[in-house]
Parts: sequence; structure tokens; C-alpha cells
Amino acid sequence: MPINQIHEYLERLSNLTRNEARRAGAKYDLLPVQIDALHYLAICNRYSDTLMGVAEYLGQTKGTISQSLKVLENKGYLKKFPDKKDKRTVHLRVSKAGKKVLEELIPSPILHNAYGLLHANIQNQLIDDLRELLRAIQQSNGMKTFGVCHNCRHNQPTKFGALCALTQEPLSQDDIQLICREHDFAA
Amino acid sequence: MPINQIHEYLERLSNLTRNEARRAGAKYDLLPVQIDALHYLAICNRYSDTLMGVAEYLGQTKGTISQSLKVLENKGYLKKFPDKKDKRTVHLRVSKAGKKVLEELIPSPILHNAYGLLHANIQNQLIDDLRELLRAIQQSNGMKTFGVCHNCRHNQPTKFGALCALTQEPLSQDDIQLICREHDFAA
DNA sequence: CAATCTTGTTTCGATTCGATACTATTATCC
DNA sequence: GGATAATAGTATCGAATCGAAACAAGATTG
Repeated sequence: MPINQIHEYLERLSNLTRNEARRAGAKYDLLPVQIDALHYLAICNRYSDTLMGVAEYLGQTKGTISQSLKVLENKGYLKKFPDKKDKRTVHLRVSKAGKKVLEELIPSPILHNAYGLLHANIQNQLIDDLRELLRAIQQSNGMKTFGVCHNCRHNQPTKFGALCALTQEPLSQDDIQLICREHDFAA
Repeated sequence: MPINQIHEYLERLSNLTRNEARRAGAKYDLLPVQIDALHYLAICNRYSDTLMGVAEYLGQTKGTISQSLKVLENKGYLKKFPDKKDKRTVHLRVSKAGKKVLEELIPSPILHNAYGLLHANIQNQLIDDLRELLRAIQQSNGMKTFGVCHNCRHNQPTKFGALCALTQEPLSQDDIQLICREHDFAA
């Protein structure tokens, strides 16, 4: 059964990368979840850089994430900025020190070593296949997609550039490369 | 950078499947690690169905695994059988109840739902690409491969069937479909 | 047969994670 | 406009993992 094979491969890849993340993160006293949270904050847009955004992305409760973020803040890897309109929400920005750590941890060394060994056609296929698999999993299970503006149904092209129909705000070239918790694929 | 994209996709897939495993396993009071251990024991051969085999495969210490196995045994999902030659080692066999649980958990529902949505060519590519990626990661980092006899350098074809050069024992058709901790790719 | 290695168990401490209760702010609805 | 509900985030508690280290017992090596 090919689907069982896929399950096994994913399971094993998941274990290997998780163990590697644990090992590599130990150098900075960081746990896998904390690295994941920091990484997410580095690639998400300004609508998604909050505690709840992290919690949704990682599939964990806000209580758990609250603690992880506290650790990251104490280490100086991220800073908190209160939202100007909503006094409840706090935006999280990765600091320079945080970015430096991420650069060392991502992509993970074991993946980096492996990638060069793959045939060029496998390299190209792999990225497409993973993207499609991820999309299918999210779509078929009603999960949030956390995609970029490029293929989002809220993205409205205008004469003056891209516009997010949800927030009615213009989207810069930088913006549309970041992932968003409000992302939804176009029909 | 494509390699960063791959890292992100893998990271996200890993989180999704892990969360799903936690959720699904809760029905049987099983944790992700325990499910992984049980699954491994269901697909490994007679040289690999020991505590140390599980620990190596999952990349955890024997102390941790010892506790997980105790839980699985108490729940009746696996049984222990002392080795006939080496009195230190204990073989672990998944019970009928254990197999039933695995059937329900593997492949995971979210993967099952997603698989049908993929185009046929993606389905085929995906399995090849994941296998190649896994192999590359293991090879480039000096990890154990946990493969099947089919492509193992210890596998010696003879007039009477396959033979494992390491153990000097014949390998049945069932044997060579199971993964082995002594597996090493042929040159 | 002594020293060393390996398998597996146990115990301890640190840490995570989920659940719950709580505060503060915003949104909704008569 | 005022009560009610919903949301963002914090704090606390308990259960359970995980790694490290110490230990017992059997195997291996010289």
C-alpha cells in the first residue's frame, strides 16, 4: 500500500528532523517548539505575528505558547510591540540575535547535507510534491493554510498594486512573500 | 531558496502529523512516541524487535523507551519474549489488540483524506521523492538506514533462496519485507 | 578468569504540554 | 447604549515526557 509507505517515510523524516532540531537547538538552550515559533515569526506577515498566530500554526494551546514566547523574549530573540488599535493584541518581532540563531538552524544541517546528494530532477519534484501534499492535507481537513498572498483569494490586484480585500490595505512586494493566518486559496 | 522551502514544508508536515497523532492516539491513551514504537515493532524483522532497536529507530535513550514499552505491555498491545540464545535481550511482538489499534491509526486519517486529492502523477512521484530524500539524509549523515533486505548488502542470493550474510540465516518472503536495524545499502 | 561491553531497568530532576481559571479589551445584539 | 458574548493574552497546576546517571546481569574479549 503506497499510502502506508508515505506514512512511514513522513513519520521517519519527522523523527529525524525533530531529533536534529533538539540536538542543534541545545546549543542555544532552545527546544524544538521554541525554534519552530521563532521561525514562524520570521516568515509571517503583520497580521499573523501574534501569540494566537503562533498557537494556530503550531497547533498548540495559547498557554503553552505563552511560556515559550516568554523564554524567547528573555533570551532576547524576540521583542513585543503593542498593537496600535487593539489594546489586547501584541505583535512579536524577531530580533537581530534571533535572526542570527535562525540562520544557523535553518535549513537544518542534515537536510542541507542531503539536498546536494539528490538528483536535480528529484530536487525539483520534491518541492512541488511536498507543497501539493501539504495543500491537500490542509484542504481535505479544513485546516488553515498559512500561505502567501500570491494565491490568496483576498488578494485583489489594482492599478496601484496588490490590495488585501480583508484589511483593505495595500500589499508591498515584501508583504506578499510572507505567510498569513488569514490565507485562503482562490477558487 | 528551494532548500528553505523544503525545510518549511517538512517542518509543517511534521507538526501537522504529530498533532494529529496526539489527537488520534488520545482515544487509546497512547502518546505519539508510543504509537511510533508500536508501529516500528509491527514492521521490523526478528533482528530488530528489541528495546535497543526501537531506541535507535526513534533516536531516544533506552531509559525513555523502556518506560514507553512498559506502558504498551501493560495495555496489552505487545508481549515480551526472551531470546533463546542471549539471555539479556528480549524480543517484542505486537499483540492482536496492538495490531488492531495500529490499523486504525495508520495511515493517519488526515493523510488518507489528502492522498485521494492528489493527482496520480504526484502520488507516484511523492513516494519516490520521499524515499530518496530519506536515503540521502541517512547516507549523508552516517545514520542507520533501517531498510529492507531487498537492497541490503548483506543479502546473498543462493540456489535455495535469500541468505543474510550477517546472521547466516535464510530469509523468507515475509522476512525480506521487514525493516532491519542492520540494513546497509549495497555499494 | 578478569576486564570490558552490551542489554535492559530504575530513579531523579527538569521541562513540556493541556486544562482551567482569570484579566482586560473589543464586538455583538437587543 | 448597555448587557452579553467573544477574543488576546497571562498565570497556575498536574500529568507525563525525556535525558542522565546509576545499577544489575549476561556476553565477549584477551
